[in-house]
Amino acid sequence: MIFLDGLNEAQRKAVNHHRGPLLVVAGAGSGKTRALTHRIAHLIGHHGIDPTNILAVTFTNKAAREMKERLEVLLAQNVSLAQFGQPFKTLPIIEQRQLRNKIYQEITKELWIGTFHALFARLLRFDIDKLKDPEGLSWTRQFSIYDEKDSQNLIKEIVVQELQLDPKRYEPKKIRWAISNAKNQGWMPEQLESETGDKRGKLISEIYRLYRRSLAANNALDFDDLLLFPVHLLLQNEQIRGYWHNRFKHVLVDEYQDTNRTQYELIRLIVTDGSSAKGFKDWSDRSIFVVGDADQSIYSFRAADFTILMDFQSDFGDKEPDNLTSTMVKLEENYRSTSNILEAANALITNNSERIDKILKATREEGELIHLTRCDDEIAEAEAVVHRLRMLQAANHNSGWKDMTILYRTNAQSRSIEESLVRWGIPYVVVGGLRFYDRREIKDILAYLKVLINPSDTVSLLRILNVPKRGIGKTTIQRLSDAANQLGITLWDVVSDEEAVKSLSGRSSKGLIQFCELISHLKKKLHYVPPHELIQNVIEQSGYASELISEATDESEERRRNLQELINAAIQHQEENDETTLEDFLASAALASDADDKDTASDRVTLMTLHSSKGLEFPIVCIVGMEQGLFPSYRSLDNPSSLEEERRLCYVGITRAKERLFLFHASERRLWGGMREPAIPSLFLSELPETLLKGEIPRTGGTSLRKENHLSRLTRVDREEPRASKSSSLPSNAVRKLNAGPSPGRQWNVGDRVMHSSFGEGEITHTFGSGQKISIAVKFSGMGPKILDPRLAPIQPLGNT
DNA sequence: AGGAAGCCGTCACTG
DNA sequence: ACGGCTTCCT
Repeated sequence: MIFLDGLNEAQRKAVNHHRGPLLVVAGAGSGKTRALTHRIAHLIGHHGIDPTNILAVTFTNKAAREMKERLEVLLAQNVSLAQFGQPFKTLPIIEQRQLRNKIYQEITKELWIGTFHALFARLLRFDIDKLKDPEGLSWTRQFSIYDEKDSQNLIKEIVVQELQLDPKRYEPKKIRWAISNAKNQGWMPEQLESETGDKRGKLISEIYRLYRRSLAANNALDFDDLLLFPVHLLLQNEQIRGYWHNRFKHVLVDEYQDTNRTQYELIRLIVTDGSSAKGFKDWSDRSIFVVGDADQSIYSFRAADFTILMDFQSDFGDKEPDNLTSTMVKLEENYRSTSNILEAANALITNNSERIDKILKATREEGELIHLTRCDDEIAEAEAVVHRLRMLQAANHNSGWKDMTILYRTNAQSRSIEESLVRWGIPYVVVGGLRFYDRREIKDILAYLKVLINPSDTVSLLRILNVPKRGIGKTTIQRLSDAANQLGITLWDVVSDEEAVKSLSGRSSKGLIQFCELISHLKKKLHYVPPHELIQNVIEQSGYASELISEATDESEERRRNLQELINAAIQHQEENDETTLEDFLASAALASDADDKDTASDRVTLMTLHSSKGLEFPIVCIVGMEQGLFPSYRSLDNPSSLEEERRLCYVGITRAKERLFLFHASERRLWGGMREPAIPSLFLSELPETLLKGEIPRTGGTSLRKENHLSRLTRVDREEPRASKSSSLPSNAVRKLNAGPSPGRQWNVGDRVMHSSFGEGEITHTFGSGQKISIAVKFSGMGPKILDPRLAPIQPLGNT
């Protein structure tokens, strides 16, 4: 059976799993994607499961695409061997193509593989009109999906227009964030109100209530609704729930450690048909198969909860010890990284307390040591990274730019690095900046399409009413909106009524009537013209194209190219999903992430956040900004569980590396345009075994402070070639031992005075944590309190006053 | 009605 | 230092 070929024992056990619950604890680089893909192929090819009975949840759209791709290859290989008795690759090209197409038509096309958001947006397209809302709100199947910006605009309108509050005091962004949190907990406005007692909380609940009404009036959903609405629908409608329960008999979830309660509910409702997970026993024709690694849970900020993973067995299993039930498989062999890299990652993560015990075993050679570089500031750091990459590229012809990645904690850090890359003419790509679908011209054209499908979508209508210019100004729009509000009808109802338009706006009525003609003309084409052609029509007939042409600037040229790219995207979407609709295309545009459409083929260095790097691997990985307050983030310094999440993030970063790992930190950094701030090496650096490190290892503690600063200035940026590694400037272990680690017997108490090498004298105002891992807050004169790790900070006790 | 100029906040991670 | 937004001017 080819689906089991080349797998290790644990992987084989996972792939062979047929019915019932199974948790696959899969460490970094242990072949979990392989296990998932092979299992789906095995279900279909071996157990004869109908592809329509499978639901597979991936973490990104890109992962979904790749999984389908791999599945096609696997299944084609299987058919090829069975029918023709030879490997797929040896078939004539034409037969290869025919076979691939057959597999697509009969199998992969039928599979529901995608992110939670994409899959459940699709489910809602079937049944959203049957949703019973407690307030009697309703939506139709033509609903729009609002991105974060659209949602914030809606909230801003509520704050300013309806409540007449100051949007600076009540920032739409923060309110949206609070509402999003509530939705992720599964709370409606009433529940949010009862959870938060204070005045502001009450107001936010009220805005939440108005925001929901506003979304309904626009026939629109935000990202959170895409998960929350299906939960309500499945809870309240037995018939619909029964349908999806019977349809999806085999459910697979990747990155299970990063699911939140709402997502868990969706899975539970489908798998158990509404009964409790513990109470569900009939596994005769179904399975739930989840894959994850608690050590890689890095999304608590959007309510991900890895205890869902930790509880999986007691939840879906029967609480027997595992060797009796076989509801867990551990993949512990790492095929990705050298053993040095792996050992460092293992050492780091043992500092966390909340874990499933798991040791990642190396299968590869020792490899190079991990290289540490200390730099003066963020500019020197950028130069040092770029220098390092240039050396690697020059020294090793096997390393192209595409083998290298630079990872950082925050997006803002990319700027200085980009400047250096540009200066040295190194090709690079930034993942996670401005999404393609967030560009102004793209959003404009998509807004036209949304209005065509969903005339209630006032946010989109307002966006395009005067784009391109039609002489419809602010006052006209205000008048029309007021009329719509007073009459309780949509803006479109007013705009499309010629009489109303004429009476309300003498001067701009011409432009408005022209606009309505355009829309009704395009609407006629909606159902018999393919999406890409309709997009083309919108671009041309709206006058958007001619406006860009007459502008004739570099910028307008760029916009035209982007619009062409949009047409291409629609064509591609059609090719990949036949029988697709414009609604489908718009949904995929709304749910696309920046990482999804980056081409990985071209030879460029990749820049991204540590979060975005999840699931990827690179031969050469550089992590920059390894400093207290930056990574780990300052928000985590006084919160043990956040600090553990930061550590997991670091673990994720380290385990992306296959061959070489380079860590950088600066001794001074300019933070958000303000003044330069001295920076202290990251706690995580001190948690890596020194035997695995080379380069300038930050020595910590108070005693040899002056000497250290002197030394670091002399050896600031390492300009050695990689091959000169044997002569690295590793300080003697004796010295490091003396200075690093907990100072035995040293107590830090509130009220103690300390001397800091850069900040001068200060007083401890708070202590956090206990035992060896403590942080202290120190008030120095002339600045706010500083949170420091006494093991790392260059401080000396002065005794208390 | 529409453009230009200055102003202000912003920097956590994301589908 | 950046871009989006307000405000002012025509």
